[in-house]
Amino acid sequence: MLVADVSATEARKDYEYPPENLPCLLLSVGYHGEKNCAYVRLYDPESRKLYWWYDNTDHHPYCLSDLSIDDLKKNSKLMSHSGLLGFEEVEKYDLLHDRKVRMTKILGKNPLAIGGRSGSIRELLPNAWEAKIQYHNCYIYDKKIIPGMFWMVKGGRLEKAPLDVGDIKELLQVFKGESEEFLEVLMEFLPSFIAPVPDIKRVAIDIEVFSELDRIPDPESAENEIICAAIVSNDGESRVLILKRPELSKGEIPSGFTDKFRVEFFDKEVDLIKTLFEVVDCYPIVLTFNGDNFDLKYLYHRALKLGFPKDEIPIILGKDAAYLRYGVHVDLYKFFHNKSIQVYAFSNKYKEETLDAIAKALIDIGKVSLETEISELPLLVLAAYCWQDAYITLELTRFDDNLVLKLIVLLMRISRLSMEDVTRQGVSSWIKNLFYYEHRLRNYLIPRPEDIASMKNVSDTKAITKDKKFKGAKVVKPKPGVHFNVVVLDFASLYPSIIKEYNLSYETVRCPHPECKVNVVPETSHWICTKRRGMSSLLIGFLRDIRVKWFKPKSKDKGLNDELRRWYSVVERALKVIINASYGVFGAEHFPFYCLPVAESTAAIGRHTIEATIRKAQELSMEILYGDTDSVFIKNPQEKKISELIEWSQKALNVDLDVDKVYRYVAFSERKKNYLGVFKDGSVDIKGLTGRKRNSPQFIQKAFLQMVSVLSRVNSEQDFNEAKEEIERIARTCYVKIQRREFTLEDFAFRVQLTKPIKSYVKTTPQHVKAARQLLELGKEIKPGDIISFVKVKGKEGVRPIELARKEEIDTEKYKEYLRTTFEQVLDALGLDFDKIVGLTRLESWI
DNA sequence: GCGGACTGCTTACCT
DNA sequence: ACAGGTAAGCAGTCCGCG
Repeated sequence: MLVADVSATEARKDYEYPPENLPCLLLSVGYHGEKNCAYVRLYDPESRKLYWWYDNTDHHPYCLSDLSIDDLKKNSKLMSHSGLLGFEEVEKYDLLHDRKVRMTKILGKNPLAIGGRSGSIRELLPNAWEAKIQYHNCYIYDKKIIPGMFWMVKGGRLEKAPLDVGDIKELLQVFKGESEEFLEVLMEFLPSFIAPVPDIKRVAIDIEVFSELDRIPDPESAENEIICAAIVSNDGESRVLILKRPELSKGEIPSGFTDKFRVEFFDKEVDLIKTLFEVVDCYPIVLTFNGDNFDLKYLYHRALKLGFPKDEIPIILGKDAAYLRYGVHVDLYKFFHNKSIQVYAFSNKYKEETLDAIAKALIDIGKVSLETEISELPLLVLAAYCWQDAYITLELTRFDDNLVLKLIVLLMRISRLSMEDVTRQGVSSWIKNLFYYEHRLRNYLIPRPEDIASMKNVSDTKAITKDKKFKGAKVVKPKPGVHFNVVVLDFASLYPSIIKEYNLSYETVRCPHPECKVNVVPETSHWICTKRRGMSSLLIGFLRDIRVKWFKPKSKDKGLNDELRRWYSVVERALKVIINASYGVFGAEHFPFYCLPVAESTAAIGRHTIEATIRKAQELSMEILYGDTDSVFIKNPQEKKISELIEWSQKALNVDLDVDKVYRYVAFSERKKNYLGVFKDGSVDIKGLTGRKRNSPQFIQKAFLQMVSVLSRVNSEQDFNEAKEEIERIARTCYVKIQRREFTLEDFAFRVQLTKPIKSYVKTTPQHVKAARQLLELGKEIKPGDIISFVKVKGKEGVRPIELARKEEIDTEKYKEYLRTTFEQVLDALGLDFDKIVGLTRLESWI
């Protein structure tokens, strides 16, 4: 095992040892450098205290070799390695070759002896397996620890706390046809989905640093004073620490903030920091927003600079993260930045990963808006600003009955990762860790990526898009026009169910058995094993089934009480996050189980499934309007035929087809992934339309929404005539207002994200980069992730950041064109012509 | 030397 | 550090044009 981040998890202090037989939530596992052993952080929900337990089972870091002990003893470099502890012969099962293997476990005196520095043991071996696993994770696997679950110390040893899973007759009934293996996995996971998540004691902190010229202070050099710090906890603390700066007025606490927090003034920055450290050093969880890269990093370096001895700084800096010596630091920026969380857990509700945008979208509270520089604010105004940030940060974990906290803990249980890791790593790491754990549990050898590659680095299909590795999903051309009464059917978790039903896994696709070669995936040369159940087929299949067949229906079951339903829905969402990524990871090179044939086969079977379903629907004389990957849109179908199709797909294709939604009507242009649907209740579904893209100018979005609101009131074909006139009016008005420049500069702004450092745009210079370069010249800092607001102007450069723009230079023609494309996406469907609409205007305006 | 046709780059979206 | 498919706008290049 490698412990690249050894310093990160190294603890310097002894903390209280847990009492015997006290069930505690296991928050994290780490490696203690001084004691040279694994440790565990345990949280007791009753006393709200954190305990530390240190490994006393004589567990050591190791890696595996395919050489015998005798052969290894001939390796003089290895034998003279000062970190070598010893050898142990073990038997493992090699799934790739479907056979037992004898291997030697090489034990090291500490994690770094195995790997992580030059000359480590793993580098002295011709071949090493399981040598790149971080030690604290290795410990989790070997001790069968499930982080986020209840554990206790019994007779000095760490043990699973007993948990009553209750009556599971109904559950077992649902899964009665499943294999023995499946049921074993079910019983292994079930406690994770049942054990409650306590309201863990936690504190959110935020600091403000003096800065000139709206520059973000550099946390490495930490040159400026920390002028304010806020502390907001879920156990009653609400404080703001303020550095006295006589040159500034105190001001007054802004209305709305009185009594929200206690103010403490400090003469010296050192004392302010000390006070903050005392708080940080006694909470089981400390929350920040961007604390890894700013707050905690700044605090650490600033404290050093001010002469704090290292052991009085409760922060431990890792490569890309800041850890705490006592509790767990959760950086919510990292968590919400995670694409899977954003898309699947929060259905894209927030589109920018700033504290302000996330909080506004999820809890309808924003940051305090400022007109002055932070450093010039009256002290009590600064206090309110700072407090609000900490308050929002805490609230982000509290809203909806601790939804985010519960999600985090459930994801810990599923991925078997510590809280620090699960909140910082992406979904591929979660799946990787789960797979490693499950391999170890079954004594399977964890394959090296090159072992998989050497056997399965083939692909048979050609992607439609350049630079893609294989062919993906099928998208059916839409039938343009307005269609009433449209039923959308979709396959429930199509790819995961394919992975399950077709036994797809890295070891089962192109397996070593000659007799399986007849079991071929359509459109490919890949065959699938008929002798063994694949690991990913089993695990992903289980997670998919338990979500679709149990937690999803339960989360909607009106017979259950609110609290229980809410719990089922959190579990369902946590599962969704993992399941939705489960196919993609096999096509991602950096995933350690990367296996193109798995991803390619999944997509191929997916195409086969939707194509067969469409053919069948047409046989049943149903009219297919559109389809994308796993969905089919059917025009005005007979109910009977719908059920017939659903039954057929179950029987013939082994997939669950369900009615997903029913539209009063849908408007399609000729564009794929681009439509507007109105539900029976008048709510609207907008997919892919420019008017809804976050980079479109505000005034375009507003005009577009006006049009949508008109369309949402259309009930029948007759209503359209009236609606069309209203829409024409909206388009025309907007067109004229562009011409007359009757919008604000902000309204005219395109807001485009810079996805990489500005220097890396070498092939072309897109408009937002041009605008960003103009800002750069002004001395503004620009970094990846920033959203650049610019307007299109007449002249050579064509763009101007709004900070520099004047309304007169706006290129109205460009905006008219943009308005046209935005409206055309819908007008096309309605049979209207944009030019005619605005052309009329010109005539009229001349008359 | 200019403009239209084309390709490629980039972003934002859908499933 | 999950995948591929699609739309759109613009940057840059090629080619023809007496």
